Amino acid sequence: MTYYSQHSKVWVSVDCIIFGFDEGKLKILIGRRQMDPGRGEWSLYGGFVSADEGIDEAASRTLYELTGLRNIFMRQVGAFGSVDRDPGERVISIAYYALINVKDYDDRLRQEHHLEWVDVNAIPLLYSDHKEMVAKARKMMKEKIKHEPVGFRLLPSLFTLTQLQRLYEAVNGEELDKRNFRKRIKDMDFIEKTELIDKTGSKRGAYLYRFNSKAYNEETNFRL
Amino acid sequence: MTYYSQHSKVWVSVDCIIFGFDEGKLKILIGRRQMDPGRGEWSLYGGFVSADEGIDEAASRTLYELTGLRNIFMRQVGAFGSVDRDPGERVISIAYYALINVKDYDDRLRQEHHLEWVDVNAIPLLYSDHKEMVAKARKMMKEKIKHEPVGFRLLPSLFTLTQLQRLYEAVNGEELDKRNFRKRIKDMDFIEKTELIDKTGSKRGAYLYRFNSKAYNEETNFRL
DNA sequence: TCAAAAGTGTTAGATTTACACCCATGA
DNA sequence: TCATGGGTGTAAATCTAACACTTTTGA
Repeated sequence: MTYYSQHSKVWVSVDCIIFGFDEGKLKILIGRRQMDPGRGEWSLYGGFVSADEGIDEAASRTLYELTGLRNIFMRQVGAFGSVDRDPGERVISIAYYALINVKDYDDRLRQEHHLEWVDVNAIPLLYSDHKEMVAKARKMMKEKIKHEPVGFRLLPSLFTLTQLQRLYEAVNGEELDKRNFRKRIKDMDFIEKTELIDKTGSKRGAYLYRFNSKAYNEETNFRL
Repeated sequence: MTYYSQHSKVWVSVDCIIFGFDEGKLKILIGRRQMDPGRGEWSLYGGFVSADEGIDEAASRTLYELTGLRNIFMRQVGAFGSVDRDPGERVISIAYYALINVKDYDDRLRQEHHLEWVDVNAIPLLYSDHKEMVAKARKMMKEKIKHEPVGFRLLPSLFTLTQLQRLYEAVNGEELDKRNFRKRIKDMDFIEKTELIDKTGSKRGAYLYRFNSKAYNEETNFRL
């Protein structure tokens, strides 16, 4: 009998809080559970961690199944492991949040998985402890965006400053002053103005900006 | 065959990063592993999560085994789950950091568990991915202390401002200006000056302060 | 008497916040 | 022509950071 075998094993799953930004609102992807227990309840999308994959890999795989996208920005939210959190069996779940650009996401895949984009301010009752997971993910994401430019991951590769501002407002839950916001952005050399103009949002048209990751890395490397 | 049983189970453990503050240095409790695999390597103290306990409970229990103390301040650092992180078997581990006052800790218990207080700036090679765990715990703790008064948990219930400053310096890894530090502390109504004087640190003696958790809760409730 | 730690305010600079008007365009 | 969103600068207030000397006392 080994040192390990005197202890019991448990199921471990991953659950994904997938953030998207659409119609000026921060949204997450949730769906009605297709299986028991909890069939029909609103739930995050998740999956079990298998024996031969790391937990980050399990989360990536799950996100890939769902979106067809690789290399999605993703961070661990934490492990959730109350004894009775899952109504069926003892399952410990590790939550991850991910940021995707809604437009990159094939809507057919969304439908196949029976998922909906739901405004984070109008989330229905969720299965198990998923509400807590979402709350913690939002908090972490809010903290993250304060210190690192992750917002662009929720936007198309070209975006207007107004879109960016709406995104920050949605994440922070408060309105920002336009002039102060644009001043702050101007100080970030990794947000580049292009000569392109978007006319979908206004008659006059607004300059499109892009995130320059090279400039970002250089800037941050200097800080080290 | 249930929905669960098509998936495989894994062992789940908890590992504790126990911070203490002594001799003006931030330290953690680590010991030589007493079992295989990895016997003799420096390691965090941990234990397996059993079937009938939540992960937070498992961490509390582990901390209690080790210290004889209940209600230790503790936060989850995150789940670590690379496939091959444990050289023996597949084990997913959830790391927790804890803050204790070294003086509350019975040194006999420390010795029984073969543990040592080691300066966080002089940590030897550690077993498995424990180094990463410690790094993340330090980062989180540093962030925490910036926003919440957790520092007093590493100190005796009465402490001098110099002790408190040394603690902040040890956590942040940089020296602080004495006058600016004391100004900041003065603004915190929940750090109360007593009339007691500590003469162990200097000839002149320094006022002892205490943390008033009631004042802290009131203050933070107002902010909500 | 002197070494060692305790205690105490002020000022310059940097950062943050508040605030209002003109521009370009398509309908 | 006018309604709509795009774009721009300044000043006050707040916060942060730098800085030096006096006090007390035990050895």
